[in-house]
Amino acid sequence: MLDLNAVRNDPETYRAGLRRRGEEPVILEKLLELDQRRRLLIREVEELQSQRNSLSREIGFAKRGGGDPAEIISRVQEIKKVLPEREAELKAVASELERLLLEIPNLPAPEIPDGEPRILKTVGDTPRHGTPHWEIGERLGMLDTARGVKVAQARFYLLRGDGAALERALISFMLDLQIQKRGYQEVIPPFLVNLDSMTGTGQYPKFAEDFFTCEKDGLALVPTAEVPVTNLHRDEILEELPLKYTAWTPCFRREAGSYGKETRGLIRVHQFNKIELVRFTKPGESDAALEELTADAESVLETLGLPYRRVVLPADDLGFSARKTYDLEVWMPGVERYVEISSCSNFGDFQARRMRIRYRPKPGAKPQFVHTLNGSALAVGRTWAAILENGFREDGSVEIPPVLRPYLNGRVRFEAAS
RNA sequence: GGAGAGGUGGCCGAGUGGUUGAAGGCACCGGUCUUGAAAACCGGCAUACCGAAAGGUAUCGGGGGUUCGAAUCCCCCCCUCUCCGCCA
Repeated sequence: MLDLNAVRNDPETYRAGLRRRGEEPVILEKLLELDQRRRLLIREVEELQSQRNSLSREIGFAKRGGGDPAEIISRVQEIKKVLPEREAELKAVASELERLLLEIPNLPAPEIPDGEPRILKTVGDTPRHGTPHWEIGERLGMLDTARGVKVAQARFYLLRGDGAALERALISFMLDLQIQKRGYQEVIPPFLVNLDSMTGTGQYPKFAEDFFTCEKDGLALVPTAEVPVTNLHRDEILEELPLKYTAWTPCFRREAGSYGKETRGLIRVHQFNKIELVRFTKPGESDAALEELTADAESVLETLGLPYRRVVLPADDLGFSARKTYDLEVWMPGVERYVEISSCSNFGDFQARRMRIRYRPKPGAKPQFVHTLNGSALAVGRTWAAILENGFREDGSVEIPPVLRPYLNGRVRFEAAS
């Protein structure tokens, strides 16, 4: 959520920012117009309320003094003819303003590019030819797409035997790395959240089509651990900063509008596992925290020995709540391209404002909004796929990255059962 | 699912229709005292909005209603706790 005061004081900066994002800045004109109407109405309403309150007080005094308040009461009645109308009007304008404010995206950070994503670094070899992970997975008995579809729907899949073991090994490995080497605290949050939480991180109301809901319970399946973990501290004044959390959760996404795209394999599915990193920092510290957090995510790719690159997203490619985002893309020889495997973002105070997460700069000082950040470390399904494609050998087996072997009973490769 | 209790400020906790934004305590901030600290004592201490300011308005889980006036009365919803039932 943008700071309405800041928009009012410096609309040009916000217009320019929205334009960089490819948004129509007209929405700001509407916002400012509503804001002005609202403030006018507030003055009217409060003036009437003030009159009503003082007259009511007089009635109290008159009654206690044994006087007859009938005349004053009739004056209050006059006010009560107009007040409710104005109040209703104010309420309508205020809620329209609130709705609008919740649907305006964050401003991009000044230093990020316009146009194309900029590649910041590339690590590892990128062989041109390979076999798609779904073929390897099916052949080795690790992946069963057909039965996933039978049990649920298209874009669901089933892992079996070594496939399930690899998934579980990846989850443990990734968590252990962040907990032991990078100082994160693990949490296991609820996988269903309420709409206040979805609103807090920015998925709701604008992107309600993108996640699954349990209508009659008022709950939604988490599309990312970002939602429950960032909302941990909704409506709180934090005593200690920075905070660093990591969490494994399944992620559920409707992928509405992606019909026909990437229908094979695990790249785009309705349910996948992910390890998430979430940070809360003081305002001045979030830029450095994003660099650190992205390096934390990269450390997973590096220790697994997977080829990848880091790109910084251009302004018109940013997610709704983000002000700056680095994507990590893993090389997948089977599909012969880089595939996004992590997205690390700084949200500034955009989410904190929605969630009212604050801290006190000094004891007794006025609370300020914190900054929030998060990133995947990593998307487990896509990592699973990358390991199969990058570890695939001539003899049909898949070599297991050395760091994962302790999580797989010391095994060195996956082979077809004889 | 059944029965009951309850949701008040950063926290605990008074308050059942009229200067109550809300007693008291804790925490916190400033001061006195002290070599320093603690203790004690004195003072301060909610948030948001409107306003140049003076000041005003709103907020006692959320929404609606009664009333000249609601933290207090009525209705609906949400949440928490206790007991019973069921259950991994």
